[in-house]
Amino acid sequence: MSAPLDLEFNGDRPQAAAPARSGPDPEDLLAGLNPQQREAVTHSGSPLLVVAGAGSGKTRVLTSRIAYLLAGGVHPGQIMAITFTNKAAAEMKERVVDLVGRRANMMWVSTFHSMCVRVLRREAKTLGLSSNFSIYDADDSKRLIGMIAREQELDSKRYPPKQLGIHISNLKNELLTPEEAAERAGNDMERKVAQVYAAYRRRLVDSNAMDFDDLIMRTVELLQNHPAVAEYYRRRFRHVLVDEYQDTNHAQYVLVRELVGTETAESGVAPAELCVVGDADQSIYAFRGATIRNIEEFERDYPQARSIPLEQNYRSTQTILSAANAVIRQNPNRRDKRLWSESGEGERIVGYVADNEHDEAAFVANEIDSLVDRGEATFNDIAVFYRTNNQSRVFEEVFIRLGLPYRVVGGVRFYERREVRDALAYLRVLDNPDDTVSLRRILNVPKRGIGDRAEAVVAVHAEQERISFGAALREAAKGEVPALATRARNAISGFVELLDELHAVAAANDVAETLDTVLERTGYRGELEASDDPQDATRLENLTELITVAREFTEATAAAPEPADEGSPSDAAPDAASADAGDPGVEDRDADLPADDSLSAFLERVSLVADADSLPESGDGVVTLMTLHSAKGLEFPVVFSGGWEDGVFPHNRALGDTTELAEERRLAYVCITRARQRLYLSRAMMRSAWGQPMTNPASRFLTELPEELMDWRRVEPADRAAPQVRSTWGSRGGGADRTGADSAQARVAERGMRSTSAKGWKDTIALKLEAGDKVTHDKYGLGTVVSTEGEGARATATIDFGASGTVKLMLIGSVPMAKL
DNA sequence: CTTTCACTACTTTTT
DNA sequence: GTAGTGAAAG
Repeated sequence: MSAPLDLEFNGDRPQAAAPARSGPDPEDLLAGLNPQQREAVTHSGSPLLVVAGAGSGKTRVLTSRIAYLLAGGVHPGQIMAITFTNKAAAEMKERVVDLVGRRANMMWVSTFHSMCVRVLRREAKTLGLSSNFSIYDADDSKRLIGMIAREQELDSKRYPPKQLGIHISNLKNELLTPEEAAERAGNDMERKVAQVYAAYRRRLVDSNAMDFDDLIMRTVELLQNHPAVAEYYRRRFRHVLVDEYQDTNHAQYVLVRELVGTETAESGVAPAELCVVGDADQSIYAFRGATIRNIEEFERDYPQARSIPLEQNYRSTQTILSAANAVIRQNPNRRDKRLWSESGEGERIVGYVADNEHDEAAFVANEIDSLVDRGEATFNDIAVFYRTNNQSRVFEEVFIRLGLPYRVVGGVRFYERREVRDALAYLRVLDNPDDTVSLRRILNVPKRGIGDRAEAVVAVHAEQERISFGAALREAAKGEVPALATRARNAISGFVELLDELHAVAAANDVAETLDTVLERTGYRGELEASDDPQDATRLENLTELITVAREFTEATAAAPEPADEGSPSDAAPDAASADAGDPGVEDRDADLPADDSLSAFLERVSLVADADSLPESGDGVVTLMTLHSAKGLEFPVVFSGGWEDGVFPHNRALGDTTELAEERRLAYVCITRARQRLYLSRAMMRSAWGQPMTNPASRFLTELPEELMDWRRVEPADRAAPQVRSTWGSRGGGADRTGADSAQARVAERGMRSTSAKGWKDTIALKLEAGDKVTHDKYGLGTVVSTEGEGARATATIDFGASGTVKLMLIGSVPMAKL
């Protein structure tokens, strides 16, 4: 198989029948579908929930369903399909085009966010907004919140901008206004959050900007407060499809509901047909506000709803599926679902217990090497997953040493790099002079003698005069701000002149040309070129890359000029199911671009495309390294996953919280179900964390795997598995059966978890230590506790073992150590 | 205003 | 181990 990275390609593989290319015959579209898939494709008349287990061919169902609708006479302009990633959207569109031809381009297939931007730009007038608003990502948003927090003189230790940002984001995801947040605030933090939120929202409007959460929330407000607009969209979109429904948050849930409309809608527009696809077991973004409730209670939300489970898996061996089922079964309150496969038992799952993370990586690397040597896999077929990005380093080290080709997905992404953001900030200021965050970002980058002091003076002036920061800056340049030192004033004058000059350049040139001039005239490029820091060379490359991106964008836009959109509901008659039904041969290319302004369009594109390039194209001949989160939606013939240790995976922060633990377990489920033929799970007994060595017990998820599915290549050495336990958390038996011992320990841990509040930890599991205590450890000998950190499941102690060094140890589970 | 040095604080992150 | 911040010195 040459395409391990194709998104959810599953359903196609065993059923090789090529889809009909022309004149889609509904029957052809159903060929090769199993009965459940077929039903999901053809169902009509009520809302539909497709519960799509991993690898069950959900993308195929979605695309076939769209094609089936089109074959049945639905106009493409009446279809809206929503995904979470641009990649998924692009793929869905491409596959529908394959099935029904180019008229599929008239559908709206986009992410939640692009879809909202498209609506908001079109309806900007209605909202009293300018349609070239900037889109703030998490970083911009954090900066703005930071500015506000500083102005409000909040202690940045007690109220870190990041924390405030998370809270505000959560409020927006719940569609709560600052006023509502203030009413509900029950503690100090919440009151401060509400206060900052209010200012933040004002400042976003002043900056003519929206953050990601606003895009959704504002669209919801638009639809709720402007019935004519809502009716327009409801008339237009008669079919709404939502992918990855388990990842929707409350705001997105309401958005979908508003788009679809209800029976009781006064306008008399019948609700659109809704089809959502998701798998509660693959919800791994609850920490971003996603709520499984939306999928779990779909039938309650839509009483007429039909629910169709897809349980046949076309991806993995039965062994892999049994393992996945066994793990996910441990989650409470879940609707049982059993994946099954016709592709046979396959290989057992290989388990490996390494002494430390280096040994673990070496095992993985050697195994990859021999698999490829034996011709059982190509590098392309292989992926290595880990819980957190920093785990990639040790794998990279070994891979480099052994000369294995690899590619790391994720980490610091292209559009998050400082130099890229700086460059884009210049463009944003040129596009939207009110964009305060971008303006203040580049104010003194590269250094031009406008320091914090001067910036603060200008900010205060802006506040006093109730003008934008940009306007205040111009007044400062003209000497109208007396508090400003002459030096600073001159520096600001120079900067304003520079901006004016660049503005003229932007007006007369394309984006790539403008960008190039910006880098030249600001001295940004010169500074990097003059530097001897090797990092700066990389930065230059990234900027060159950004110019290339801009050039390609311009060319693509020029090649496919924007046809005028069909206008906004404000000026078009709302009798519009047929509004764009004319000329079915014309492509609806306005997809994500405002027609007029290529700079705005470019900025929108880069704001909403996370990084489409981060996933390597297949055929590179490289092993792919990524986090478990990035792995969702992908599949590989061979999967390695390391760090299966309590404290690493499940992550430390999740150990004490059943909700978070359930999410970690879903992550384990996602991990296992990525593998098609072979799966390797490993753990290390000792691992350096934050520069300090740390011992970790086996992941409880490992112990949930049925023994008969496992092929343990190496287990915990006997001398360490049979400790003389003399402490309060109970004995561990003889340790003859090592994995058995592990599961005993996991069970103890689990039990302790549930009794946290009732009984506390004291004598059940954790070793209770405090600084100054003397301990004896089976391996390190005598030691003195230097400090302790965390509570309950998170409890660790830093212990000085003298000659054996200082070690940080977890106190939960089977610590081969006792207090003296 | 800029540089430097020490201090801290660390998940995951589709848009 | 490192990146990002904050205070003090240049």
